[in-house]
Amino acid sequence: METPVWTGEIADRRRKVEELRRAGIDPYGKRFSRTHLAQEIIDEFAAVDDFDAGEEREVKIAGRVISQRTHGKASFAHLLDLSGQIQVYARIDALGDESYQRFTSLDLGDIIGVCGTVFRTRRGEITVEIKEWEILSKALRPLPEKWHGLKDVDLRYRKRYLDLIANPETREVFRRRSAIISAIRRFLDEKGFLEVETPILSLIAGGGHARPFTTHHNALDLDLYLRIALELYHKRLIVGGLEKVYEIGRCFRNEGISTKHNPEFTMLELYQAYADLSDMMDLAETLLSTVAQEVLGTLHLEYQGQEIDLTPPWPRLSMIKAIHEETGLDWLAIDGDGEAVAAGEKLGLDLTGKKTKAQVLDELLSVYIEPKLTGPVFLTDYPVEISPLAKKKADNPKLTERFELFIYGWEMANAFTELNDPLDQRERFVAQAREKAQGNEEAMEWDEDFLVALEHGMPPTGGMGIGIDRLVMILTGATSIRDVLFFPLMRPKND
RNA sequence: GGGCCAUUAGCUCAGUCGGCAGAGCACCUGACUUUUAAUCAGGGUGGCCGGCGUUCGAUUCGCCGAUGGCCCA
Repeated sequence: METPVWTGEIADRRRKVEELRRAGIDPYGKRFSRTHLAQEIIDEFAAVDDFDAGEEREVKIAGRVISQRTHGKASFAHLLDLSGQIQVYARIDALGDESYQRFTSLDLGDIIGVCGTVFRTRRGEITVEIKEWEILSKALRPLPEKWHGLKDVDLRYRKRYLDLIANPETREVFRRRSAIISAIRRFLDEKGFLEVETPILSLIAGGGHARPFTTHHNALDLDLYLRIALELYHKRLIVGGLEKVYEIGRCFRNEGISTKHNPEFTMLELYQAYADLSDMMDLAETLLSTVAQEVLGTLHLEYQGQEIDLTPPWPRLSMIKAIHEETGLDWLAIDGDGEAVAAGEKLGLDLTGKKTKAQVLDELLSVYIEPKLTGPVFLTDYPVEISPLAKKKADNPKLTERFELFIYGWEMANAFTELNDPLDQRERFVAQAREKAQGNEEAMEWDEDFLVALEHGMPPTGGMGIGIDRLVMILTGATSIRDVLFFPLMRPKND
């Protein structure tokens, strides 16, 4: 790479950098002690009427210059900091010629530190009148337009820093994402869950149905996968006696990109010993309603014009019943892959490349059932063939003690009474291996080490996974997962 | 993977039925000591996502490609 050719405005700004240096000023200054954030000043002085009284009006603030209005011998600008923006006011008779001239030759995007006194302008805006100021960082490139902001979605994702400077809504989305995650942590910590970290690099990409990313460890000359789920390591920890664990961690799935899928995404998984599916339902209800209440202050959301009421309890819906109602099929009476495919084709499903009962069911659910689950609703009675890690129902071994929670037709959580019978688990892996042999690339990987762990005895356990990105989407109104990830994966641009 | 749409100045966008490329903001010069998308006077700093083709001439038409968006699978 080489230094770009500086033209136009960038050349102008570079000239200013040199001018500052010639004047003995470092355009990329040093630490600056602030007394306030912008919003703190506005809050603190909102009620003040008489700005003549008292000396405690002196403040120090720092931020990026995002607008500027010069009026000859007096000037206004707005500074943007973490908390928001505040106006500053400069007068030539207060600053002196040199400092004032330098102030008026600032460019939008420059970062300055200001020491001044708070007052209120004629139009009523809380403003800091500058006594002294210094440049902290000179911007060479112009900011996006101040009125329309940065709209180009491609640019917003690729240059998120500009999106964050220009668009307050973007800042709010990510602030809220952070609030959601810390509310979840607080909730689980208070309930005695231990936050754990488990390997991202693993020999076996287990615990979910997805194609993994592969990588390689040089020193061990070992092919490794990036994890697609957290489950199998967490259950080993339950075997080890940790009893209540959770992790909020990045998972990776080597699949297509859409408004709901990014190759790396964040999952919450939690496991609780001596608990079962009904405990997980309670936990899902209290966790999500607590988070919504803390972050949004309400349990009544609106997403894409649709009302969503998170007030517990949430309804339960048997998948088998729902399939029967929507299609007339008695899924439990269907025996074997051939019958399943025939039934699916009779319904007009597109089963290209799909050969097994599990794949047909998957398709059936996504076409007939899931879009109708505006929710929140717990979909239950998952057949054993698509639930290789869940315990069978005592009264019907074709079904498992499992639910998926749907909100706005999206799968938001997946939970089950964990399968702790090592012999049954071994048979499930055999069935998965058979799926894989039939060409289902998403069938689950055999994990002998996990089986050995189960053979040491795992207590009855309830477990749950929640997709954090989709939760954030619902709670922020975002329509694309890319809007809730700082740096979504983008194709490189070759220009 | 398929269809449709978009891509023009740093940003937000006009525009050319094929004939020297535009506005606002930003930036530069000047005026203005409480402005609020400040105002006023002056300055265009980019050649229209890339390649190939048609044409006297392509930013505009055609084909191929790139990136993004929406819809479908």
